[in-house]
This record gives sequence, C-alpha cells and structure tokens, in this order.
Amino acid sequence: MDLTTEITSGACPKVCSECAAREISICRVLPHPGLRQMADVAATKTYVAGETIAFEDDSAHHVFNITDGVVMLTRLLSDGRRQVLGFLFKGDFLGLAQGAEYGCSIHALTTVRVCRFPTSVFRRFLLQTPELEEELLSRASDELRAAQTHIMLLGRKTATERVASFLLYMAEREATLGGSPDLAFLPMTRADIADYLGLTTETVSRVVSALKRQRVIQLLPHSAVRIADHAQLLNASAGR
Amino acid sequence: MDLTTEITSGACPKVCSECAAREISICRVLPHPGLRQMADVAATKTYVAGETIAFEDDSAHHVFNITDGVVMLTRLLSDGRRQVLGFLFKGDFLGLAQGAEYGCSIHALTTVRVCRFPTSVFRRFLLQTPELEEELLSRASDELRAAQTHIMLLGRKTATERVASFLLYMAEREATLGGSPDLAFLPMTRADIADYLGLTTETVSRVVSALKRQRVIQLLPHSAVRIADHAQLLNASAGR
DNA sequence: GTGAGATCTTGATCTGGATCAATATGCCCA
DNA sequence: TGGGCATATTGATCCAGATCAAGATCTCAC
Repeated sequence: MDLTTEITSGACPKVCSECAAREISICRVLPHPGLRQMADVAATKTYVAGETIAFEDDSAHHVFNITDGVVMLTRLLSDGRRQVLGFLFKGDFLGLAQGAEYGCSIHALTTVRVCRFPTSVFRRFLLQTPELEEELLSRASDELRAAQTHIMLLGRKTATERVASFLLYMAEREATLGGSPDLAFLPMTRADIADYLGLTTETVSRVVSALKRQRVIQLLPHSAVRIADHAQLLNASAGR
Repeated sequence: MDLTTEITSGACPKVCSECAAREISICRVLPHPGLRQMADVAATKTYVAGETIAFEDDSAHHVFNITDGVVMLTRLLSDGRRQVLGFLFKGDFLGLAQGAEYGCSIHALTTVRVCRFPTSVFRRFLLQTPELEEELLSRASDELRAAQTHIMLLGRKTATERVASFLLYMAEREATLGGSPDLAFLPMTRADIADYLGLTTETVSRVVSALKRQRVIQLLPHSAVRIADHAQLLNASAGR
C-alpha cells in the first residue's frame, strides 16, 4: 500500500471508509471536503429481502446509493398490471429519474444496504459540486441507453430472445462487479423476470427449461445460472 | 416591452435572436457570454422530410438542438426488425443518450431545422457551464421518466391502450408547443407509429378506425387527429 | 388534372404467448 | 426430518395481435 492511499483512507469519513461501494459509487468523484459534507448528511440503512423501500407516489424525500444488494423498480397500472422497470446493484445511484414523487416503487430483492441523502440537501450540494453533476449526467446517459435497449427488447424481441438477453445482462452485471461473466445470480422470482420482460411466469419458465434442455445454460442451486454456451446464448438474444 | 428585454435581444447573437426555439431550448439557461460562445461554434442546418440525419453506428460528432420540425429515433436488430425509440420536437435537445456512436438512427419526419454543435466542443463548454449541466441533467431526468412510461406501455398495455396513449402523448406535445390539447398532427407513417408501439401497421390502423367509429377521435386532413372525447381516450389509455 | 407509387384500410387466417389447470420442487421453520 | 406454503414447472386450450392478401385512398410530379 502506498502512502497516498494510507493518508486518503485515514482522512476519509468513517461511513465512507467502511462503504462496500466506495470506489464504484458516485462519491468516487468527490473531492475530500465534498465527501465529508456528503457523509455528514448521509444515513446508512439496511432493508431486508422483500421489503418495499418506497411506493411510487410517495414524495421523493431521498436519493440513494446502493452499497450492497439488489433493488427492483416497478410501476403499476390502475388495474394491477405491473411492469418491472429495472434492477439496481451495488454502486448504482437511485434518484436520477425522480420528480416530486418517486415515480416507481422500490423493492429490496436481497438484503440491501444503502447510503441515503435527503433530496433537498443533495440538490443543494449538487449545485456546488460540478464533479458530481458531471458524474450524474454521465450515469443518466448510460441509463438512458439502457432504457432504449429495454424498449427495443419489449417492442420487437421474441420470448426466447428476451430471456436470453436478460440472462446475458445479469451475467454482465455480475462481471462488472468482479464475478464470472458466465455466472448469473437471479435474486428475483420468475414473476419479477416476467414483469421485466413483458411476459408471463409460465413463458419465462418454459424458455428457461428449453435453454437448459439445449444445454445452453445450467441451473445451479441458490437461483444461480451458469452460461454453458455463451455464443449460443448471444445468438439466441438477437443482439442488444 | 421593458428595457431589460430590449437590451438582451439587442446583445444576443444573430443566430440566436432568429432562433424559433430561443426560449424553450437548453440555451435559455445560458448567461450572456456563454450564449455568445455557444453561438460561435453553432451551425444551423436544415434537413428535408425523409432525410436521415445520422445512422446509429456513426461516430457521434454532433449534438443538436431541434429548432423546428419533428425528429424520429430508431434502432434496428440485425435482421431488420425496427424499434422507434422516440420522437423529438422543437426545443428538444438531442445528444443526451449518446456515447461514442449515436446509438440510434436519427430521421427528419418533416422539414427539420437544427442548431448543431461539435460534440467535443460542447463537452468542453459543458465543463465550464454549470447552468447548462443542470439543465441537461434535468432534461435527462425527464427523458428517463418518459422512457419508463414507454417501457410500461410496451411491456403491459394492450394494442388499444397503446394507440390511445400515443394519441394523448402527441396531443400533449402539441399543447406544450402552444397548440390545442385536442389536436394532434401525426407527421409519421402508420409503420412508424407501429414500430414505436411494438405493433404492426395493420393493428394500428384497425385501432384508429375503431376509435373513429366510436367517435372518440376524428381524422382530419393532413394527418391531423382531433380528440373528440378526451375523457374516453384517457380511459382507453389505462393511464401513464 | 392525371396517373403511378406509396401508404392506409379492411378482411381472412394463423400463431406465439397468454390463460387456465394440475403437479412438482423447492425453502423455511418447528 | 418433515410439514406446509411459496415458487416453479409442465400440459391443454385459447385468443389478441401477427401475417397474408386485396383493395382503397392519398400524394405529388408532370
């Protein structure tokens, strides 16, 4: 370990030095006094699997850094039909798409740890911190492209293509967090996956079974999936 | 007219004082020296209806303000299936979702006038202009919520609900540009609408005919649609 | 005006994925 | 270690919207 790192971590607020997402959250761009300011208004919080963190028409009092676990965003139609808008992982920022209300319900799929900021304070801080503004803009841009990919999937892909794309996406997320690119954990239910892909649980289940039969994937314990034939799966996904 | 306005418009770069989107484009937040700097690197350009402004894997050399007309963004799968990602109107900024490539093809549906900036210059300028950064972040947030609404539509709405939602959306955009909230112009073909809604031309046509038969809408010349029964259409749309 | 290609509408039929209906396989806790 | 409820799988049937197939109606160049 070099001296710089030692000094840095020494000067760093405790809540940050202990943060599992320290180097991949938006905070990584903050200069030191900024980090301290943020830490002063931050509250860490843990949610248990299955817990609803917020409802879609709750006032958006907070923005969040996901420091561990998997979060799911959903929207409902008045008759109860549900769409899963996306999943968030360690290092992701939650709050980019917020208006006065959250606009979507926020659910903990696993034990979730967050670092939470009051929206008003965060906004004020944002105005004084161009580095953070740039970081958020860059993340918003990434999310916008991800949303477009989701739109393409829902508008034009077949059931098989959707499931294949989803498995590749989950494995990719796994990989960016340091895991194997051929292993995906699926902490969500088949119903969640179906609502993400615009399908039913039965269809998701059938496609997964078919891919397993064709030995493109293997189902492992604890809802893990091994991608046995990456090329085949990519082929079945019809691209981004 | 008060004195402030007079001085402002007098000092304003010619290209900006002549701009039809002056008060609704991102430039409205720029301080005076900033506006001049922007104007210095801006190029106005006109595209004819049907023209492709850029292809999805072109290098993203420019960002654009749409100063007049309607723009359509599309993405293709390798086998030619097409998804329309969205439409842009006067005052909209194009470039938020861009990476090294545009990521989607850009089409002029009508005569389109743009104010175009080289991406590299724009990025550099952005770093010096927090007002602009805030404005872009706010627009990115709006677009993200719009994308979520599109995702909900594609994932969970029926054909009728999709078409009804689309007509309401177009009328709303019309209204924000100063038109009637019960009148929508549809400069795109049925195929474009179908590719936006994840349907076929035939289905779009059938639903439009049905809504016309039920006297919820009227079709006027020049691809205009009058919303005759706003409440019914809203009802048919199943909400946002 | 006129005519030729594009776009739109309407009808007949088909089909991918939904719906309905049993099992089966977890997984948690006593 | 087993019992009970969630979740998942698999099968049978159905149907909303796709596909296939004509016509009808625009639109714009000449």
